Amino acid sequence: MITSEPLFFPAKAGRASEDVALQIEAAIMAGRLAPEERLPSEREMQQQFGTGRGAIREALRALKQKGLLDIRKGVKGGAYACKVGMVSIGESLALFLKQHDVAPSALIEFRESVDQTLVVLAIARGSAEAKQALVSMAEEFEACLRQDDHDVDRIGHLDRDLNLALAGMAANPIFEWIMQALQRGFSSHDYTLYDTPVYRERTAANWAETARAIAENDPLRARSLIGYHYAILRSCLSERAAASSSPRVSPDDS
Amino acid sequence: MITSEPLFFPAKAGRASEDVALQIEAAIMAGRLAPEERLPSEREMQQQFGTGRGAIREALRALKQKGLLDIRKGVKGGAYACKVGMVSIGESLALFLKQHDVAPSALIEFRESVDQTLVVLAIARGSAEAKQALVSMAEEFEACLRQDDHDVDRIGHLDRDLNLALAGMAANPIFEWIMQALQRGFSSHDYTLYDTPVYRERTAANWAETARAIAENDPLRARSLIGYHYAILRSCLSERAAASSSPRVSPDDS
DNA sequence: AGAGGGAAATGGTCGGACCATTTGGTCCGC
DNA sequence: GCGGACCAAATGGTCCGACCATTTCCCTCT
Repeated sequence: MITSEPLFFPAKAGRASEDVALQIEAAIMAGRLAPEERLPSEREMQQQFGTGRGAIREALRALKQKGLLDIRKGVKGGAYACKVGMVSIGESLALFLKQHDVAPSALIEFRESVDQTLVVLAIARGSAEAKQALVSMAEEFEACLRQDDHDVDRIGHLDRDLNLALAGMAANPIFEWIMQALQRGFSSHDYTLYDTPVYRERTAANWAETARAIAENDPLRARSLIGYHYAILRSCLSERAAASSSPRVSPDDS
Repeated sequence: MITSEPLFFPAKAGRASEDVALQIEAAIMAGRLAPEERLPSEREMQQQFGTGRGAIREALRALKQKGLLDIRKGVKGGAYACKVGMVSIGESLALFLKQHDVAPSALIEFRESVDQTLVVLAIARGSAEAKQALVSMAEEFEACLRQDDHDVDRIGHLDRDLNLALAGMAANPIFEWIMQALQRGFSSHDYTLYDTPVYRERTAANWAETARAIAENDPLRARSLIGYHYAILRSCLSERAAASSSPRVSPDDS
């Protein structure tokens, strides 16, 4: 049997490209197309679907944007089915946050709520090695924040890794995903806050202590420290808001 | 001045369509294209970008999938910029959940965490009218669950509205969004659970009491009731899991 | 004045052609 | 015999021109 099933029906319903996209998506979701499996070439599908090549290409473009396909050029190229990663959701969230310009306080509120849960889950389910690794990362973060050389990129990266490591310890993909998504929507606002010396100092110490509390399986203390972390963040934020509403020294008056 | 700025540059960089998509997206995100504002027609953009119409169409298709555009036919049709709604994120999440078949317990865990925060925020920030409306909805839900006529659609709809109303009272768009997204990824698993009589009865009573606790500004009691809600859900779930692992009566053996 | 129809604008589709990239093999020279 | 350079095929990426379907608006006819 060369082809047990036609796999695709020659379908047209006004919006041919949408119909094609739906059929391919259905095939992927139903498992008829395994991840990393290659779809027929555009010119083959053009005949299978009984439609023009443009419609096929538009369908593929939509599915690629959706994160369901990976498209490569050249011979051995083509459309490959793939599992949708957390990146696509993160992008959607980032767009949403930017367009609706959600107040930073709303993000902080949500993140605090998540972190409060995350920390107890991490204590309950994280391995001893993971907890120790978290402590190491937090100490590295602390060292990085304390040195005068403000490597903003590295700080942001470490902060991100720290949060993701914590989320990973919870052993719940939803939390991991939401953290990934929030990092993408958050970074644009946030990392300039590390410029404030007092915030930098306190945050460094707080992260390290939080990690230690987790390693020592002290959930209440860890939660308390998380609360303090966000208290710092909030005060720093309101300070900045006050500063920008009555600016004595403009940052750039050319 | 007919066109103060060209708005789009004739750009080609190997992947012309991606370049086009990036430029349009940038224009939207920068506010150069207000929501509900109409983009030039495909044939006009074809000239502005100095590219073929196919590339334009593929770019538009991708942006539409991303939720940034709304495309209509006919004269006065064309591509209209629009704010990305919570639906697109919800779709991404639903895909993710389906493909990675996340355990229902993970979803329950996350939702419980969110609800615990939601309930105190709703008490703190919800208006008296909103709280009363929540009580009314919960009582309607209760009545609906108690009558023998199992209108599954209506039950699902009421459950969804109840959760969304609660999320809306928190006055934090992030919570509202996450609830919307979860509803989409959740419904497929969940609503069959209302078939179990004992779960239906307890849930009805619990929701009503939770709403009353919120209306009476009793956060601790409300949290406690939320916890009970998920305790019920968990026991019901484990019961079903046990039943399906040793099925005495198969649901459909044709 | 009202209703109907047709013109125009626009997205949706098709077919063919050509270009760019990647792969793999093949051929030539050493 | 081996290695590197070159070429052919497969495939996505793009362009062009044409036509169809849908929607809106206006014009004409009654």
